[in-house]
Amino acid sequence: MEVRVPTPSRTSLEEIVTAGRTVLRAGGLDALTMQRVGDLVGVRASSLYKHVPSRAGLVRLVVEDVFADLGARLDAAATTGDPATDLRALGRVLREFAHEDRYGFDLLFSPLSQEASPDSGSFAAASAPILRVAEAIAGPDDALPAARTLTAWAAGFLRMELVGDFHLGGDVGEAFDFGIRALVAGIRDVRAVPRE
Amino acid sequence: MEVRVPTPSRTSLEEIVTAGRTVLRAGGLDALTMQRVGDLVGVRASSLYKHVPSRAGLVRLVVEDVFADLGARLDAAATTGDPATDLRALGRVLREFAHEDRYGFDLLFSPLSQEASPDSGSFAAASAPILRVAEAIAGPDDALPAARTLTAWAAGFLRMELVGDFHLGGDVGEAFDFGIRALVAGIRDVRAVPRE
DNA sequence: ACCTGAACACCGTTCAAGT
DNA sequence: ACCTGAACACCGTTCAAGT
Repeated sequence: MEVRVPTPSRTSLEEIVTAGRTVLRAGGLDALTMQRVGDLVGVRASSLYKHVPSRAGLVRLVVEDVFADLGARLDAAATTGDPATDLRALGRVLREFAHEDRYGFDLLFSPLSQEASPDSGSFAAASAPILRVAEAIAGPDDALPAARTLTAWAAGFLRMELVGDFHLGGDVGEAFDFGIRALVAGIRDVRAVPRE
Repeated sequence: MEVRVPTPSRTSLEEIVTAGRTVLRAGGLDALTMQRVGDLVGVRASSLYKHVPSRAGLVRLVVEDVFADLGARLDAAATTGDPATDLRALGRVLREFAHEDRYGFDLLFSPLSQEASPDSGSFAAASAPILRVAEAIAGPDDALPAARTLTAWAAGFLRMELVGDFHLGGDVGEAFDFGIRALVAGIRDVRAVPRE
């Protein structure tokens, strides 16, 4: 009696995403080609389509991986209960992450095609610790805009730093610290400033 | 006597950059291909190399054009002399610009190859009005970090808005206003917050 | 059931040949 | 002096053919 033995996979989705992350880290999104990823996992580019619907679909999985990674680190960082201290810790983690994986960080705030855009829960999960600290500083009513202000500032600052927009001199680490202090003070005081 | 009549250019650098800007505006950086630009100015892609060293070189010219454009609008916006009012005007102009030309705005804070990176003066010129207002709010000593805080926040906020990171609900325009008020208050008060 | 190789449409870029 | 068309190396993606 003859037995059909289907070829077992020579790779896996997990291995492919990990390879994608490795390639992204080293050379950015442009370097994340199907051929390069195929090389890394040991199959031809065309074989990747058995595991992933398209390059955009692979990018999506990689971005979600980056979000999950950052989220876990943020979660572990804000633990003292003192809002100002926790916020500074979150800022430090964000900055470390951005320096460690600039292309990955960049991707978190990049416009992507529909197909490559991460599940909306990815962003929400990663920003939960920031929302918690923002609520502690601004109160429940202003927690959301406060968190948005903090996240926007951090994302913009680190992006500018990595792109090299800070060439007017001055200490960049000091400017980062200045920003956090200004935000803590400002978010506490918002109601004191007239609305127009 | 025979006279050599060299073929006159069928296009020009200016026309090419304008076409590049048009294509960028409509479809983003991925759509900015030599073929597409060639179509628009009426020559083959390979002929563009008589006017531009490479696609990266063309991208650079286009980015510098976007910076110049934004800088001119910012310059025209901060005119009342009242720092808080001027800052809100600058914020409004930035947000309008980002909505009007999301891909162009995005490019201002995108990591580009060396060859595609704009002249450092481009960024400095565009941010001059912000620096002026920051100095009026924070004083000369803190003008630079204050300007960086403001720019970083605006860049990050608008980027997140355009990418669609604000899906938790809430009014985005209100959050933008919240951010400006918080920053004005915070930058004025920075010295009041202990350094650690 | 997975993998390969050929094929297709599309890139950027170079260059000999046309005018 | 500028433009064209062919050519090359590289993409993403599809698919018949192999195992």
